[in-house]
Amino acid sequence: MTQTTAQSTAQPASVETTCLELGFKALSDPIRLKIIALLQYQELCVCDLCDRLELRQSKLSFHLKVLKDTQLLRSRQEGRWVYYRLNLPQFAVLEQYLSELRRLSPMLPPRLCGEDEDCG
Amino acid sequence: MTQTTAQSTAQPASVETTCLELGFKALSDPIRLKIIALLQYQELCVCDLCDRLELRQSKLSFHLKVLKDTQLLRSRQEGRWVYYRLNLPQFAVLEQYLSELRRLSPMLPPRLCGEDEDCG
DNA sequence: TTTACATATCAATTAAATTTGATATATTAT
DNA sequence: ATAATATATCAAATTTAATTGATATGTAAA
Repeated sequence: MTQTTAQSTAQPASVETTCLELGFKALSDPIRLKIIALLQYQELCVCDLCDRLELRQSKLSFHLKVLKDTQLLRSRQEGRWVYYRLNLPQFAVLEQYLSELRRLSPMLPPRLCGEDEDCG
Repeated sequence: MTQTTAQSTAQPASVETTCLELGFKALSDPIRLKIIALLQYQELCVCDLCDRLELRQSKLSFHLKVLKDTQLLRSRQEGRWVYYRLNLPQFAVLEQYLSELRRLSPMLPPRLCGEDEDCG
């Protein structure tokens, strides 16, 4: 309970934690969320995405790589086009983390007004 | 389909997108995921968290603020202690985004091996 | 009422992510 | 072959986030 504890040497984060951390990081950008929204119903090639999002190609490519590296997207090449699509199982991994969290957490009593100054 | 589209002037991201973006960003850090794991079963005061995570107080305080600003945590003061706890409804917001995404996305055919050079 | 403790905040630094412009690679059309 | 298109990658610049050490604020114990 003291405050004098020092910082420990960096522990390697557990595998699961790293996977979640990277997945959530990939989702933490508005451009990447827009990419995902566009891919929700159909796969699209890079130039389609480029047009619809009005992004420069290298910028889009960077974000696609982030999403692909975390397995949230997959791609397939057809001729000179590369089509990207959602990889739903990886979204499920993140969703399951959140649902487990809620499932295992105790019901907290509803917050009574005035009970908590940090309210709001 | 051309590649010559210019970058548009930054559009304000939609409210929902911003909320999701910030929520996921808050989850995209190993320290913050550890905090959440500790709070999963019970609320804890800052000094408890400080001890268990072996973090400096100001560092922990920074991360608690990130989580609280995104509504993933709530706090309550009791004497000189401040107790933090999960705010499950906000986790549900993120979970629902992911589940809607999966619900609305078409079933994709299982990937046949060799179908895709970008495999793996 | 002075002291110790718990927590938050701040300015300065460090580190990490993003953007940009240029270039490279691969594919197809001519 | 040569040119044009689609995409990826890279180094440099920029922006954003995280860490650190110090200090401020509030609470309670002595």
